Amino acid sequence: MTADLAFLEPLCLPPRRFAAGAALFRAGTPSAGLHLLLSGRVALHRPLADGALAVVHRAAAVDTFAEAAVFSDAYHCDAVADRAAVVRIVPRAAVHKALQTIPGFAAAFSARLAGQVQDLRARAEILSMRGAAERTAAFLALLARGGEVELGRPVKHVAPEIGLTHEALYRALAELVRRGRIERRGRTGFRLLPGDPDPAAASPGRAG
Amino acid sequence: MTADLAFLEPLCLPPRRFAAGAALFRAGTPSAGLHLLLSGRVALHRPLADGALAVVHRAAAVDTFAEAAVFSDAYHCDAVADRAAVVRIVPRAAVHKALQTIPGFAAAFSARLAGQVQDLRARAEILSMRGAAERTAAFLALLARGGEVELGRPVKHVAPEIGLTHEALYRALAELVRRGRIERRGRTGFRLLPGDPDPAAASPGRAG
DNA sequence: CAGGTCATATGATCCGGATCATAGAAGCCG
DNA sequence: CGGCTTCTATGATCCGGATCATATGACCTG
Repeated sequence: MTADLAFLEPLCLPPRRFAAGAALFRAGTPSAGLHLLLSGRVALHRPLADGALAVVHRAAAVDTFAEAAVFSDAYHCDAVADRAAVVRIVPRAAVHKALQTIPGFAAAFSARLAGQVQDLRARAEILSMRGAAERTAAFLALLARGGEVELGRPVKHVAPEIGLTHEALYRALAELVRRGRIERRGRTGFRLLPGDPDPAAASPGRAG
Repeated sequence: MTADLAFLEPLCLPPRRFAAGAALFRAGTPSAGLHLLLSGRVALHRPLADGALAVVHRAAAVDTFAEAAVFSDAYHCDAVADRAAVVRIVPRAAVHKALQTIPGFAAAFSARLAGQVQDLRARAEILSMRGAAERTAAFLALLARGGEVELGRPVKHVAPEIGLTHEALYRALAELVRRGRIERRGRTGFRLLPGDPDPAAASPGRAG
């Protein structure tokens, strides 16, 4: 996951800093290339017809994002810094050249994209589930590492990502606690309880 | 989009035929590699907790699918032939080798994956929309080529892909016709009408 | 052609989540 | 500390889509 980032180091443009809330780029703008997030957090989203925002992706340091922009002339969504962020750009031409010249880069880059495809499929699967509690449980199961989940941000913020209002999400979490499916760990932490008395539960995993 | 397919020709295993309804592979099975669909149609889906199926991807000849399986030891979803299909497999090792040795293949393969990422993001965006009519209109806009959409399959079948029941989809289409947003073109064809008297419309495009 | 199956509608009812409202708790800042 | 904003939480109401039911049309098949 970090091996390919080392490949990119020499190809990068100088680091750029963005304050929290600042836009890195906007949809429709000519695409510069692959983005390397060195610190902070960035959200990619698209404005919906009703004025709401569809969160398309979230990147946390250290990670890359806007991979798709490498093959596109313009960005297709907005990128905004959730927190103050430091970003380096790998120009499109450099990525294309690296794909053909740096051994192992193509495989690493493709693997990264394939991972995104699987994540997005898992997310689409969650979004097509009926029932707020099921969607919520599936989402937590997706993020869980060893039965533990730490959101690292207000519960409220994840509601739009699973197609719920924050009220519905609060209620769904309360219901899951009541049903003995999860335990709360502080404000943004959860523990998944394996004992499922009701069979109406499933972990979506990564689809691919 | 077909250039990379030519690269793959010599690497393929012999063609295999599948009858309509037959399973090409199942989730959990060890992954063989990239699949090349020469004719017919294949659906990738995952079973949901309630017994329903989440359609994860659809491939129509000529196309590749299961790209992600190249980087994974096991399949993460089921593949079933919608119609009788002819498929050739490119073994995982061959794909990895091609990524490093065949000039242009890495870029083509990555571009294909990047396109899937954009499609999936657009789909996630649609699924997070409120309102059956909006979702339906956005879906049609996504498929439209020059204002025309030809589903090529029963309307009923697309309902699960946008998180609706077929009844809700029929009603949504009827409402869109009533509102003058679309025209029907035969049984599975539609024409998008640009004149939007109400501003509650948007075309999602491809997010990325 | 007759009979069966599936797609296309549309009506009636019910329910889950959106929406609106309220309120306490937690963090933040002058 | 006191005042402000944001998050968390829950109650009340409403509405859109799920669900159930029904009917016609299209298509396939013997």
